[in-house]
Amino acid sequence: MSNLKSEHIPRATIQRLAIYVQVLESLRNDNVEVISSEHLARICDVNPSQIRKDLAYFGEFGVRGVGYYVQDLNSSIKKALGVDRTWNCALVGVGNLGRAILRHKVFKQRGFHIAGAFDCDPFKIGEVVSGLEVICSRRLPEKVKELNIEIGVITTPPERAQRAANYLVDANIKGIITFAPTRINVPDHITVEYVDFFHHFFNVAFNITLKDRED
Amino acid sequence: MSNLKSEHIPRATIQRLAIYVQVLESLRNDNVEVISSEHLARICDVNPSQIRKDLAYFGEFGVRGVGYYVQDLNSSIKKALGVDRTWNCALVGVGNLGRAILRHKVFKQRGFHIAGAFDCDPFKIGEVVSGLEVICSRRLPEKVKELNIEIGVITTPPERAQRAANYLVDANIKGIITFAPTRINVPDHITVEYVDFFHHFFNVAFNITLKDRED
DNA sequence: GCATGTGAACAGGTTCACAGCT
DNA sequence: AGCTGTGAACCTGTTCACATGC
Repeated sequence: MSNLKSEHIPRATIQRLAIYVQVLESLRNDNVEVISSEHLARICDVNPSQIRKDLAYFGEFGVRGVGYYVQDLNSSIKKALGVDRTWNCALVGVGNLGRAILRHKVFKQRGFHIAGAFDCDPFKIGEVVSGLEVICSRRLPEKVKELNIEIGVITTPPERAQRAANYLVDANIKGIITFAPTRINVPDHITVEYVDFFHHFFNVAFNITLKDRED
Repeated sequence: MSNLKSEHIPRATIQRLAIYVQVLESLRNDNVEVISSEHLARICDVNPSQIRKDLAYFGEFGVRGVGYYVQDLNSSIKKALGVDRTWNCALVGVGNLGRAILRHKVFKQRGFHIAGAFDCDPFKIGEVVSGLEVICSRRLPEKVKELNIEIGVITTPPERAQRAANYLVDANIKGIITFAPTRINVPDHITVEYVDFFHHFFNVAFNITLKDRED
């Protein structure tokens, strides 16, 4: 019952759609009602046909001769991506980064609700962070079921990432987002996303170096 | 005096090189001395020729019939990317995320040293976070010069990101990495990298949705 | 012999140009 | 008239296959 027009959607498209949503929501707050692909493209710094192509994967959302209704387009994209609802997440690893994510309201705003915080450090278990009690990672299976969690977020140090992943797999999680700088092994049916901000740092360093080397 | 073999290097290549460095460093810790492109490829989950092509942009680092010397390759890549030295960074916006980054030792380990923390909130100015005193953002120009800072890291809320960017531009920064979910405007000669972990969340949500819709 | 380095073939994503609607 | 939707052209990045060199 998929309403996709095409089979495979480029990951770059998903990334851009996330940006469009970001921009559309801020446009909506500014009470902009209609926008053309050309205008939206300028804001997002992409090619207008790129936007139209990206949207074409999912359907026809615009009005010819007019443009796109901001509100409509926004909810259509979110619906197409499956982010028109709340996703419950389990965060594993209550360190600095974990705490920052737990406190970051934007996650909830965008539909990703951290419903449980887990750690295997006995000193952390029981502590309350941002209204959530830290629970022993071993209890993931029971809690995932109870709290209706579908996504796992790994924020452990690299050496404990695989163990965290194992707990999540055992708990029957459907997808994992890991911030730990290591590759992890999980069964094929589980989607894994690696968040790696270092390549952004590398890229900036490289670009600066390139420019400096030009002399 | 560039030692690049080719003019433009795909951003995807840079991203993978960052992964290779990550993996090579962990291999080195495990005392692995030599590795073939095939083996490295399996770990990084890419195609072996991909690795060889990525490296070919910068030179010849391998030994035919043998493979790559882990230690050598690691330092060669870092040198090629310009991350074989320390980069001083200014962090603007001492909120939850900013604090997490300030405390995250990995940044320093990888050569990105946060040398100054800035905020415009008078309640935060003067506070000491992870050994750094929070300084008024207005003082960026003087501090950037004094501390020899080349990279700016924006961790403000979205509505203050542009202002932070302006301060950084005025301070003559060379590159910016922003974690705020908004587009910012800066002069062309300044490299900007947008860190956006939401698309990872979107992607996981989308993949799960796809799988669920298959029924 | 064996794994790298690389030109040639391929695949996939992006842009163009215009047909199709409103 | 104007902007979307889309097939075709283009271009960039990936994979293949083999020549090259240790």
